[in-house]
Amino acid sequence: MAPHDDLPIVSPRKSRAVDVAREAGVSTATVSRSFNEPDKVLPKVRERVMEAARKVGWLPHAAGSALARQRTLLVGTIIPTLRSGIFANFVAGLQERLGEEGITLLVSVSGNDPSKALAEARVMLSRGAEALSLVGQAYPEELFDLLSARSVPHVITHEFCGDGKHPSVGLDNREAFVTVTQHLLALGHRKFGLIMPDPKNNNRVAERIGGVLETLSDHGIAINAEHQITGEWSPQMGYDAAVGILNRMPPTAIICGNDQIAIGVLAAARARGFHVPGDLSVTGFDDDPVSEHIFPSLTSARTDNTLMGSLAAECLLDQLAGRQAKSQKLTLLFAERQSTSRPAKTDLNLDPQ
Amino acid sequence: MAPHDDLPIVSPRKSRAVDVAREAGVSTATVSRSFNEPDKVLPKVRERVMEAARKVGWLPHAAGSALARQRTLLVGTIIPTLRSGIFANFVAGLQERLGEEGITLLVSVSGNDPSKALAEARVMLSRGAEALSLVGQAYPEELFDLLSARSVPHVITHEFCGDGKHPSVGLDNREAFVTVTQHLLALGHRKFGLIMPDPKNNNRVAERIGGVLETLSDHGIAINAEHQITGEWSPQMGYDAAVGILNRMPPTAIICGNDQIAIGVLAAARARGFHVPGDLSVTGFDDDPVSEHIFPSLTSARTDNTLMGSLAAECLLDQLAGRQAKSQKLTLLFAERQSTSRPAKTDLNLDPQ
DNA sequence: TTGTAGGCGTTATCAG
DNA sequence: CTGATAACGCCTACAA
Repeated sequence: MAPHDDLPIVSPRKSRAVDVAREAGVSTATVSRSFNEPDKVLPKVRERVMEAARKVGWLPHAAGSALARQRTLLVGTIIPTLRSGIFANFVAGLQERLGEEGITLLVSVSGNDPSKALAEARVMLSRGAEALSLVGQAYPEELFDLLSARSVPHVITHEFCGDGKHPSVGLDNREAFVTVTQHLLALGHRKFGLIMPDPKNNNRVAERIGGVLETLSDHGIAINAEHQITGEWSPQMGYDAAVGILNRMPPTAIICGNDQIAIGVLAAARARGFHVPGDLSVTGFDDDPVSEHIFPSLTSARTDNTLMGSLAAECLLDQLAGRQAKSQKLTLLFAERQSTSRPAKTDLNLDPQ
Repeated sequence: MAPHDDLPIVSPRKSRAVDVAREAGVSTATVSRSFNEPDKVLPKVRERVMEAARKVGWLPHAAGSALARQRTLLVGTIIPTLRSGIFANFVAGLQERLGEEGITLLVSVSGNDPSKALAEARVMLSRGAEALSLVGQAYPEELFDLLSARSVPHVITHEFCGDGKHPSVGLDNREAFVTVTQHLLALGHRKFGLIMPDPKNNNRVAERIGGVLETLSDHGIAINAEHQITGEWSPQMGYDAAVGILNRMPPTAIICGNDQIAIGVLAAARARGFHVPGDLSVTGFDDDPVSEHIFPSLTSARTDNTLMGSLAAECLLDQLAGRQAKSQKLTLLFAERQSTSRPAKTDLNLDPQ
């Protein structure tokens, strides 16, 4: 007999329920019950099982469990990006609430590409996701076909859909930017610039832009084409866009799609010698935690994204439990700060240079 | 015979490989091969299988597959929070790289609580995660026992561990803050404030603080206890801390644990009539995208967190493939901006009020 | 209260 | 190249 040939040399086969059962002198049924329905097992026996499980280092294997139970306790979310506080907070809220119910969240990123989103949805369903949370509803019809064919509960977020076609949790994007626009109109502004993220494949941004333009149009105001810029957003993009806008016939107010863009705009204004808010009012969106502390502090508006996440979780949990899904329209929190004021020269738009 | 009783009323049983097989007139083995080893199936047959799969709306079920294949294609990451660009970018980089290999990432959040982290690790192993990515190494020994007992590949991130106890991908946190401190020393500062996140359960922050204090100590400088503040960070926390620090015997430079804190400090300086950098130099960390565009722009330093994510993924993939894990020390990108300069009055610290 | 045994959906092996 | 069949690990009737 070779020395040590009764010792496992490498990677001893992972233990299974049957190993625990043997160790504890019970059946696998009792092992399973000890973990899943503790009350149905004699305390003394349960103790023995737990001890045995610890000893052999056993953890129940979710794949086997999922198969037998026909339940994965998995929920998926598809978001455009994680690189934005909006979605990071949303996912955090979603995960926190689902975690309380023992559900694991699958996160995937689509980059606003509808076909990527469809592919990710397939992966999630294949992994057994029992429900899906989707940002907006701009997806191939096939995605929703997939969901309804399997009757997979889902919720649309970051957008409140009044039509009730899908359960949704979010704000009214149009209304939000109507509010921002009206704030500036009320201050007396009549000449506007608009810098927004790319509305392509992003209905939420399209709605926001629509809200601004329509509100202005109601007041007989149109935005000069050169004063209306969209693109991949960043502070730098905001800076560049603003430099262009301020170059000739500058407006007295620039509405920005988010705070990052707006901070770039503030920098551009400074560089070009425009005083904010004296010469130029600027609004952001999303109310980044820093926006209150920069100079000038930034007028912005936001919705509670963590709350949106937990409400979306609640909505999915309701559906999974066979309850009615509740759609929720989130309120807008508007913060007026230093970056907006009455325009210095109400009707004239003189180049301050 | 009741009407329609041949029509499925609700939730027709989800289709399985056998349904596809029947529809295509082949065996389940061929269905499986068509999806997993297409080359081993006659193109014509494969076509038929794919068409049948589409027709019955079949997606392979990962749980069954995992059981049979003994492979879940799941990897887990445990991070302190998603509410920080650092970790959001890291996770994005990790996910992007793993996704290329068909691996799904499980994300969970521990809030810097070691026991929560241990619990999350258990969940992930139970779900069949084949490898784990962990932030730092401040975890109960039990966690690492768990991993080594099952020989689960893992990587430590956001910290470079020279000891080689675990594969790691990250920056040298001590060195990073030595760099920042030396920048200020070189400018002529001799009196410092320090505002950092809570170092409790966070060895990375502890290292950073150590780097600052040690470097100063090497120059015979100590930080007044009242000028040294830690806590749950936010711009507001930075503001409050700075107000306290500037109140009496203010330093000429304040080193901040991150840009969010630093932006609060800039606001406090402004409120108290301190000119930055004339009266006070301020440094941040992480180099938030807005830090370059605010006023005054913020001297900061960072590492590429997306890169760290993809390198961590690479490290895990190497181990999963039986290759040697490569630890990587990331470089620090230092950006000197407007918020730091020589102190106005080199040796005197006069209250500017 | 506990044990027995069949089945969850897929894949790997081996024979044809 | 394709098919039959035995796992994979667990749970849950049902029986004892």
